[in-house]
Amino acid sequence: MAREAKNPVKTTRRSLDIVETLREMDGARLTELADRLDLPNSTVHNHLSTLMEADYVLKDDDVYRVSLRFLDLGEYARNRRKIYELAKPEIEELAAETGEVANLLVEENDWGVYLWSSKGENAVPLDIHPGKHVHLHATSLGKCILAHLSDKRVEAVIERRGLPAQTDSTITDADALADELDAVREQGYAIDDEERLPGMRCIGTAVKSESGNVIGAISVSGPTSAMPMDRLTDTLAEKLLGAANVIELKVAYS
Amino acid sequence: MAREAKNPVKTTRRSLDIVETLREMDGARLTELADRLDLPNSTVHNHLSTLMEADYVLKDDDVYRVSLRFLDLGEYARNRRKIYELAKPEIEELAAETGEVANLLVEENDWGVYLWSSKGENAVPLDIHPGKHVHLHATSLGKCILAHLSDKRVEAVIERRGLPAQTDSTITDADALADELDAVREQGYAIDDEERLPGMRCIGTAVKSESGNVIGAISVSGPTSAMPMDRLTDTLAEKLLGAANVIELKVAYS
DNA sequence: TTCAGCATTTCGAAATCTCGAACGGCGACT
DNA sequence: AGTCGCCGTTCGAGATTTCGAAATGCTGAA
Repeated sequence: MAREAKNPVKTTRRSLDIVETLREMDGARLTELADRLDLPNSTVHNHLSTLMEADYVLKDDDVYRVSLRFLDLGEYARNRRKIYELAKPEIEELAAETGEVANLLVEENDWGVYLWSSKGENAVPLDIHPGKHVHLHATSLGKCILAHLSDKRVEAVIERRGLPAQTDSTITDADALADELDAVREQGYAIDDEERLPGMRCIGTAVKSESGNVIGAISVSGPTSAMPMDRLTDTLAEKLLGAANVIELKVAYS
Repeated sequence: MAREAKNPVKTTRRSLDIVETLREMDGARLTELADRLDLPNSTVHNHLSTLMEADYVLKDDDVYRVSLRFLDLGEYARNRRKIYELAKPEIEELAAETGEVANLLVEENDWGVYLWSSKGENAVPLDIHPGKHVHLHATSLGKCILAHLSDKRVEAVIERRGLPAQTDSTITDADALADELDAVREQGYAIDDEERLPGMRCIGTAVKSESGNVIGAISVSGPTSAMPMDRLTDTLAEKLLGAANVIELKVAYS
């Protein structure tokens, strides 16, 4: 299942590497970039000119940057997900009511991808932003999604993306994960107790389509200090399940 | 200035073509796509496998699609613009107060790119969405931006992107455009009277940084019937200039 | 004016992509 | 069941392209 390209187009991969490195470096000059990638600057230059011509990269003075062309395609990909527009108001409400950060995540290519995130009044700064990719096993959201996929799919996800530790508490064992998923199915929600980020707790629940497939998951996250276990399993779980239910109805009847 | 790549990396361009076509077709099977591009399916297949491996494309059943990886890069590019987060609340307020559609646009690579758009109560469906690229000469927003660029830059934009007609009313002559830009500078706002879309009117104004450079433009758009000229030059112009002023202050002091 | 640093261009060798053809899986129709 | 046809995938030889060292050109500093 580890979908590897048999006849890979290496040039394309190199171009993509250049774009990704540009992003990591938050913009860079030609030589910096070529040094970092350990490529001759002529090669990098050729790729960059091509990417510029196609509008995927731009040049501020002598600094190359990732362009907004990606936003065009990215927004298109986001809006193809019916759940996005329908869940947004509920996420906003969750954030407002709880004061914390509320999120919407979907699965794609065996990754978890945030589609939306909203900050409540007491929200602490987090590294979550739309488009962010995360491992499914290390968040409450991801665990909710895994809990509603077939065993085969879960295996495939583990195979392709692994179970890397993000913190000391991350579940890194396939059997332990299977047990956790059982618990999630029973409870109806998942908790992430500092499994992705130290000091952060999170409660999530799955959102299913009419036909019973998971189409995403929603959550509320906050600092451990503001999220005692009884608050999670009490008020937050209830609010969350209610919101998920509203979203499911909207998805079914629209 | 017509930046053309001297040693273009054609393979990369082909990959990008494939992604863009995939988007145009809203997902496609291998053969459909290969037919449309007039390429052997093995070539298309190689590109698609590579793009899939890198996560920029995904496969639903047998249908290839643009993936959310683009959202990650796109949101990054959007958030690099300071004006984005700062202007968003003002755009929301404009939309709420006017009931129409309010927008934020920036210039990039000689295109106008929408960063945000908000629908008010009476808003009609439009083709505007974040990431959308438009010609600068055919919108009120674009004209505001051009009005605050140097003559040289304006020439460069015309040279690179042309002045194609979008409707019967589009300004397609460089001299006429120069006159219009003079008027915009004098008035402090620009009007688009069905110049981009038939039946749509729009009023926009520039947002400038402390140092006096344009960093974007904001606007309100609606159907011609709901946007009589006196409403535009009266209430809407005033609201718009006020909002631009607030944004400029935020940008300067944060 | 010279120099240094960097971006850009050149050009031949070498690696890569392209493309036609063959393979194999799947479902429809007989 | 069997056959046919469609489509996605694999393969390999040939053609094109990319790569990369070095030369050139540009810009700003000394």
